[in-house]
Amino acid sequence: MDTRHLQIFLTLAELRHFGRASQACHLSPSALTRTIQRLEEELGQPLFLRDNRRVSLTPVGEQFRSYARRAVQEWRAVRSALRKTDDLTGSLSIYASVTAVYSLLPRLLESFRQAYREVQLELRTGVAEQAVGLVQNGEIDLAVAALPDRHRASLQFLPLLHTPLLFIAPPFGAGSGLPLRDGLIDLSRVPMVVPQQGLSRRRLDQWLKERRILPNISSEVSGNEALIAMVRLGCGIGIVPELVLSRSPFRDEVRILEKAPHLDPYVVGLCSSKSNLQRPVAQAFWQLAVEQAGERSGL
Amino acid sequence: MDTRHLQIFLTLAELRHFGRASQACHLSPSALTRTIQRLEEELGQPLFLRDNRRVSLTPVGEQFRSYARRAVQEWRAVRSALRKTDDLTGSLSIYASVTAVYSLLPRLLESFRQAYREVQLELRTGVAEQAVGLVQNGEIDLAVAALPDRHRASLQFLPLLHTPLLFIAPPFGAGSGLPLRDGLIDLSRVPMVVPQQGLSRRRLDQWLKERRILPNISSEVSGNEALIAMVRLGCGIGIVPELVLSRSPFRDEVRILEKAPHLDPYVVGLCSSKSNLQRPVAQAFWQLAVEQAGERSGL
DNA sequence: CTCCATGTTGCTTATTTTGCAACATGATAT
DNA sequence: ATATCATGTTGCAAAATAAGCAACATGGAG
Repeated sequence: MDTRHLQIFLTLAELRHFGRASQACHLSPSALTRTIQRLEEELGQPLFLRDNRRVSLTPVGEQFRSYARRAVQEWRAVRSALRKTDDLTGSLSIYASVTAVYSLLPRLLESFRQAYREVQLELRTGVAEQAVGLVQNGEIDLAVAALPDRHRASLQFLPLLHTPLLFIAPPFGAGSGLPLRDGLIDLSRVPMVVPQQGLSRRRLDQWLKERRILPNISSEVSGNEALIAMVRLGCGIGIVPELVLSRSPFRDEVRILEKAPHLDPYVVGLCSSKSNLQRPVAQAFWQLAVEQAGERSGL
Repeated sequence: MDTRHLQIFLTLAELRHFGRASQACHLSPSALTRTIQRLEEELGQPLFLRDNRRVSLTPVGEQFRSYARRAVQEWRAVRSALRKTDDLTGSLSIYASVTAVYSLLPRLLESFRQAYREVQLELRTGVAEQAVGLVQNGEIDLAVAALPDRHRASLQFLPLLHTPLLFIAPPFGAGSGLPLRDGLIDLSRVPMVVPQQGLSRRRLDQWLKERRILPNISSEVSGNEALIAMVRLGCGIGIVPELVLSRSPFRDEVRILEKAPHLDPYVVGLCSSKSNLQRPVAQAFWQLAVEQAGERSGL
């Protein structure tokens, strides 16, 4: 039994999804499938139930999981205890959007700090849109930000957190005095405050394009926080990730619209270049993120 | 980290000898060397000190050894706990010489029994000379007996125990009234009781041939026990493994000759065919024997 | 009923591990 | 001192193992 295989098993057990797990392990789906098959063959028992829609652990799988956790942990322990040239040393630069800094970065940084005390961490915040570029040109090692829908092959992405995109409106005129169309708010008539760019803008544009609707854009802003402020002032309705709204000081001064279009959720995740992920430090951070993602979804 | 590599490491740690360890693992010496090298590279530290005469563990190696023991043991535990088709089931037939039955088989059988309760053990005793033949034609799985000096490639041997070959003489005539030559007993003149065949006979023949001595053979017997009896009766001097003599009821009725030729020690060990060692049951027994061999030498 | 998401299988390619033979090294014997 | 032996290590080719790609199942959702 190889700890690498246990690691892979653990990732799949966390994510419960072959495709995503294989990405997280930097493997092709077929390689993952086969690794699991070998494990199952070794034990003569299935570890996962695949019902072609969801993946779940069998009872045997659960037991094996607790063994795997222990085994991997113990291996890491001796290794770091006995290793002379501790390669988990050096520095790691992380770029994060404001959203990320407040939502999932705290836990992530905390546990990384605890596990790898020697690593010099450097944290930069900024707007999500820059993240990919900075990773790509090697200015930073990892980015935690809203993920683009598509990306180059040289980059790796790991979705960590989904949060719905909410339509919000100013609080006044308590009745929902907004024009409707097909039971939903008519976006061609209601004035909107939209971000200049970013994931929520792309989501909106896509939705509008599919329905050939021309929006009534009253103003374009940069940054989710700014958008909330504008909506509060009455400039129009806007779109914001629930995660951001819930942390905003204005959260009680805007109204969440129920009869709004349903957009795909806002995805925050980890991004790095494949070349960077060769570095053990980056790998360690990545692995930690995978584990935390699993814990969260397991709740 | 792969448990197989840990297993190999443990074997070398027990035997402290690359050549023998590689045999015990059914590997070529180079493969063993490289496995250890990879381990050492992984930790960035040497695990063994090779001073071209003896092999020993470094302090780091000792620490790693305790980890390896635990890891292998835990892996075996989950595996046997979760495995549905417990392949360590079935039967194992063992052939043993009388010497073996009394010397190292008890401990070996006891721990095997304890570890693999499900396995049906079948034990046959007989003369050592038959052992190899029975293994070769597949009548039995394993033999514990005196080992031949050379053997076919299809067979595997694992030396477990060395015991010196002693020259013994009848007790009467308390003075060592035997003719000498070059300070040793002159075997061309003293009557001898020798086994018809077997390891001690081969050792004797070889010794005589090297020195071009024609022995004075008074009688040939079959079996070490018979030989002791004949010597006691005064038929001549004889050769017997210390191990056998020490358990003989006649041990105080014969005299051990000091001024005797020095023969290579009598070697008792495990023998099996390579094809048989594919079976997990046989492998388990073999591995157990390796471990016990290490413990003994470690004393 | 088609399309989509998702896991699996066939086959080729890449990586890792093994074995053989030659080599290095240091001790023992002559 | 020199030959010889025992023993571990290295170069290189072969074998085994794992990975990736593309095509294929399978079961929902639109």
